[in-house]
Amino acid sequence: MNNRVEALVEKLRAQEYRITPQRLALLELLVNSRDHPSARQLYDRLKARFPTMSLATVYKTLNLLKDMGEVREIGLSDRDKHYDAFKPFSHAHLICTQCGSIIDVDTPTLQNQEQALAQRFGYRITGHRVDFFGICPQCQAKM
Amino acid sequence: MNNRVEALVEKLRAQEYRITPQRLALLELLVNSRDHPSARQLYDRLKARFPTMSLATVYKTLNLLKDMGEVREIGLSDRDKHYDAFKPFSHAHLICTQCGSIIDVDTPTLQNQEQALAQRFGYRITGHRVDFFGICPQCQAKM
DNA sequence: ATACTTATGGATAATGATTATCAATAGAAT
DNA sequence: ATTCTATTGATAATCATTATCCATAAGTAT
Repeated sequence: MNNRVEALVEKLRAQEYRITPQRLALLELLVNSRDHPSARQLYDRLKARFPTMSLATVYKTLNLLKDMGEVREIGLSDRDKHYDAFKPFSHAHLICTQCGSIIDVDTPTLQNQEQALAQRFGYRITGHRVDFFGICPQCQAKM
Repeated sequence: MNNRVEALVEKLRAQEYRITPQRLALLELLVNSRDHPSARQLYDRLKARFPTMSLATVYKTLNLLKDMGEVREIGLSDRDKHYDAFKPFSHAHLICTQCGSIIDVDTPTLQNQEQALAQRFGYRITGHRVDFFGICPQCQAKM
């Protein structure tokens, strides 16, 4: 069905990870979520189909994908972490500090910046993140 | 002594906040720390001068300064939060994902980006953050 | 299919950072 | 010095995330 899901399944298989129904469901949910859900949100949505599912399972697979570089954590305002399954991670986020909603936005790439930093500080750069903070129109209206 | 510390004290006074020895010490420490310490690190450094100081006090003042927009949280790799007392917050961070060290770096301003986003999405933009992730030379050497 | 090996799931306890609570104390202003 | 009340310090509570451990199921070979 979904190309990205298949690619993830392949990658997992290639590394001897097993494809369980729970994992597959999480992959599909992640890939099809445009709102950057948190672990708990994913868990809540999954419980409908897998009533016995454990929150720990969500975390385990999420961390697995994170280590494989297929998912990115977004540290929004506070509290819990949210996840972004898009690839490549070239887009920035516009985050409402009131309600926590997240919009994907395009920004000019900072690729050349990365190269400059690698050169100057000797770092091996693995990525970057750009977040804009503000108040969305809906929350502005409530004030 | 320090201009920035005085300015913070003034600002606190203007808002009817009290200047206690603990607060003053924390302000000075914050302003003079170039390594973006965490709440616990600040607490540890303060304990020498204030053996009875509580970790809660550090958090309370830190949150106060954050709400006043004088301190910024940096969500680095994982675990705890670190704090940046520089102003204005125009600089980006170069974060080592192995050891957690943070370097301040200059990047071209994204001011025009902010305007474009405000226009396009109706957000009232309050700020942005740019973080580069990588592995520092020291940690590379250990691998 | 069957058997075998071992990663994974589920339940739950543990961890650790941050926040809330509250009585005692100490700024600040008169 | 007195009064008012924000702040401190100690500690309990909260909450997200991680660790533990055993039963089970995925994958593979027979």
